[in-house]
Amino acid sequence: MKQAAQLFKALSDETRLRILGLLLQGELCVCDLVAILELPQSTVSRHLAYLRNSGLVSDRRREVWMHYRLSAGGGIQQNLLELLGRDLSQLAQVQEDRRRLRAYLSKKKTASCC
Amino acid sequence: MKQAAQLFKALSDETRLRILGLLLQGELCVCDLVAILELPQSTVSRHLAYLRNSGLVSDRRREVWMHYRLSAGGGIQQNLLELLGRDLSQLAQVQEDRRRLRAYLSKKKTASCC
DNA sequence: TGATTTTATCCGCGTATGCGGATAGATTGT
DNA sequence: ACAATCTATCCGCATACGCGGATAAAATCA
Repeated sequence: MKQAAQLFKALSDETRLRILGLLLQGELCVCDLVAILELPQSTVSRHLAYLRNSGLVSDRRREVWMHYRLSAGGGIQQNLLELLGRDLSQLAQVQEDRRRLRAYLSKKKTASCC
Repeated sequence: MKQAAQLFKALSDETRLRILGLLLQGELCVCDLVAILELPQSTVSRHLAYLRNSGLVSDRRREVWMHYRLSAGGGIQQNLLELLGRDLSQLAQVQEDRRRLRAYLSKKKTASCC
């Protein structure tokens, strides 16, 4: 019960929904997210920690870079992620973020980042 | 976007999830919920106001009693209610609340309440 | 009108959360 | 060891909520 409420709370912030909208497209590292969202690094990192603590995402280190991805769960969590996959795409902000993601990824071939 | 985040925030509280778990069984009035949840009337009323403002429930007056029910919406909201209908039933607290609801309704034939 | 019942709002208090600059921690390369 | 880079955490401040008793508002009935 408390678990379910906590999951919803993790989804109750616009920045975290934007992050999930991007992670639904695939794994990303913190510096990717900072570049695409154009938010301070401390803000992005804090929200990622919140999502990690709620169990929605997991991280793994590749050298200096921390990569975050959606973590498969069971029950409500899985159903919520499927719901987000269906409904988030229709939000203007998510569409814009994903445009920026594509532009960022195509430039990244020559970048120094992860 | 802000709308979606607000919807999730409305679902991020245990008491509100319990209320929705009961309203999924059908319309109820405030005094019903107070009796079943065994919470102070001000607490129940406040959470109902929160759910009403978020658009998840609607109310109608029948004489002195305010009756609350789930309000059909579109898009994310509808999908969320369907998700709750599927997943909430498995939570122990919701099962317990519904037992109390059934017991309460059978006694209510002789009650003075709505 | 006055009393009763039901519901909504007000109140002060405590906790949780968000923000973003500053700082600390971790890792890699020289 | 030192410097550079990436990330996490700390900090003070502001806002949003939750709580539940007390009080106000709305409706009904005598």
